[in-house]
Amino acid sequence: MKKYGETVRRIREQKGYTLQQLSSGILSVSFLSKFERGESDISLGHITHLLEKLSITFEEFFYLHDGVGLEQLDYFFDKAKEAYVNRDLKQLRELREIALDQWKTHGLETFRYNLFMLDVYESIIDDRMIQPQNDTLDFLYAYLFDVEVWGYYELSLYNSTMYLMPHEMVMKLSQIVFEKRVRYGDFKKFDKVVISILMNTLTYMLAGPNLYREQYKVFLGYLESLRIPEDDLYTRNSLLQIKGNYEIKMGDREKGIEMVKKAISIYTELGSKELAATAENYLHIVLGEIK
Amino acid sequence: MKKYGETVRRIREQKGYTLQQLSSGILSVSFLSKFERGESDISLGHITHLLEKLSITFEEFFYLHDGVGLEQLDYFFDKAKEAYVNRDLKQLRELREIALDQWKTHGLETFRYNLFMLDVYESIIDDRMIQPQNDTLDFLYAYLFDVEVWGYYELSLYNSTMYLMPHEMVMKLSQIVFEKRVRYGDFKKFDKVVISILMNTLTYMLAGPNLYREQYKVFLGYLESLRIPEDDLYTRNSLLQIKGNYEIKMGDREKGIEMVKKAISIYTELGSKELAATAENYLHIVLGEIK
DNA sequence: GATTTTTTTCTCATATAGTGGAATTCAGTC
DNA sequence: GACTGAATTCCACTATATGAGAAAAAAATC
Repeated sequence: MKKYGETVRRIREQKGYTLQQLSSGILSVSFLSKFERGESDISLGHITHLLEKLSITFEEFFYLHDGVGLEQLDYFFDKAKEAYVNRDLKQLRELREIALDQWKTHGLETFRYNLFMLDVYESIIDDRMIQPQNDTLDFLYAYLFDVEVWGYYELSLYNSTMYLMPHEMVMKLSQIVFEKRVRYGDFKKFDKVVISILMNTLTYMLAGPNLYREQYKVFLGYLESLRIPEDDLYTRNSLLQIKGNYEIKMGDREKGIEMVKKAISIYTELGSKELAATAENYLHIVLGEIK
Repeated sequence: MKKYGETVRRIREQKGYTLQQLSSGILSVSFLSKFERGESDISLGHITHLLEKLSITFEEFFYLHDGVGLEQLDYFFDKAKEAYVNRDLKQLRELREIALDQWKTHGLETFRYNLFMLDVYESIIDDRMIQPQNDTLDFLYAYLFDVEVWGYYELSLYNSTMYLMPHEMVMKLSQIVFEKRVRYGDFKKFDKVVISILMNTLTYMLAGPNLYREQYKVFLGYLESLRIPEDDLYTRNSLLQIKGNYEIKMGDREKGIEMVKKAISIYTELGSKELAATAENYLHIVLGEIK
């Protein structure tokens, strides 16, 4: 593995700074030189100050270091989702290998959940509707119910496994997510996942029996209380679509169809063909079901 | 300033790990304890492994640490833009104090550019169309032309100062940005800024004399070659708007108006009133100019 | 191309990051 | 409230991160 110091050197040289300039006020020239040559590690406090001075974020730093653009976590979830969307069993199994390996070496439950998520995807693709070992699911429930603070990991994990859980469980957990959401004030990434979870919850509930009507309204209220940014047109349009489908289910067929068609037409007009097709497809399912 | 170790402890406890579990395979229990109590700093290599094991990104870690959601850099640019949009001179000057301070203590050009950006904003708000000290602008040009690798900082800096530069300069620099863009393969944040820069370039060129017609087509081509994601409806709609305004300028009035109106109606239908109003407003300007 | 000046590396000293194991505290059990 | 086992902290020790200044290398000046 390449040393972090070498990356710092590259950046420093690109910015045209001398060792003296960069180190001043933070640490000694001699040590910075040593670190850059890969002959020493560096303390967290010091590297923080260096990057600050270089006007570079940690995220960018790691990217420049090893070319992995997304941070480890996003990377894992994105890869998994990508493999799932592409029905790429081979890649899924590769990821599974990695996760299994991590679980074995570290022995922490976290990695077990990753494993579980991959199993879920795999079983869906394979169309053998195996509820993968039920005890794993139970572990997952236990974990999510116990978690005091829903970090980005837990949110992502839940977001990608909720489709495997029964309705009541999803409603309870989504409820918890919404309530604990407050803590992540101005961290946009968090808001995005939370919104995504609520949207998925609504979609999921649409697919279920009608008795969730009340719950549906509650979650819709939650979502609208979150004030979706003006420029997040995608979420706004998805919401329009969901609301339309809901109206259809509730009996107001014409109004619902109109709303969904409107959402589809927006996708079409902006050239997002895939999304338009998916929405169209879903509309047919809903219409077929209700007939 | 609170110590990083304390934050690690919080996270570890929330996840229900013992010192033994977390430290195993990375470092000794006793040292982890010492670090968590704030009695020692930790090396970059070790904290990286710890966070990995905790399934937490650096970004999230710093957020949990000091509650600043965005990384330092985004935070600065966001705050500045926010102050600018809100015409908040007071906040701008506070930021200016900070930037000035950083410049004085570190003496690096970087901070001078931050300062410059704030000056630009301030002068626009004040409506005294002072080109703030011309030599600063020259410094900025020199810097941007020399930069070998356009990092996130340079991209953001350029994106927020280009409106103060003459047309030819903007075209040259945007050209450079596009050409050097390749290096940031799968780093979404980068793609976003690059797209934003190209969009702003187009908008800027619209406002200029007609002789940039050829250049306009070139940049439009660039933008379309970037394959804007299907779900980035906002960019797609903005592009529709720009294209419409371009048609108007080029003489095809009806077609242009239709396109812009379409874009506006999408904003309206999705409840993005502010954006609709801005687009409407801009349309009037373009129509007024051409008459 | 010799001299001066700036920048980087090297050597060695010191502070502090990090270890192993004993001592202590903590949580549960009787 | 003593006993047991696990989790954490303390303490003596080692390894390594970091500093001061000299030496070497590179760049700039004449």
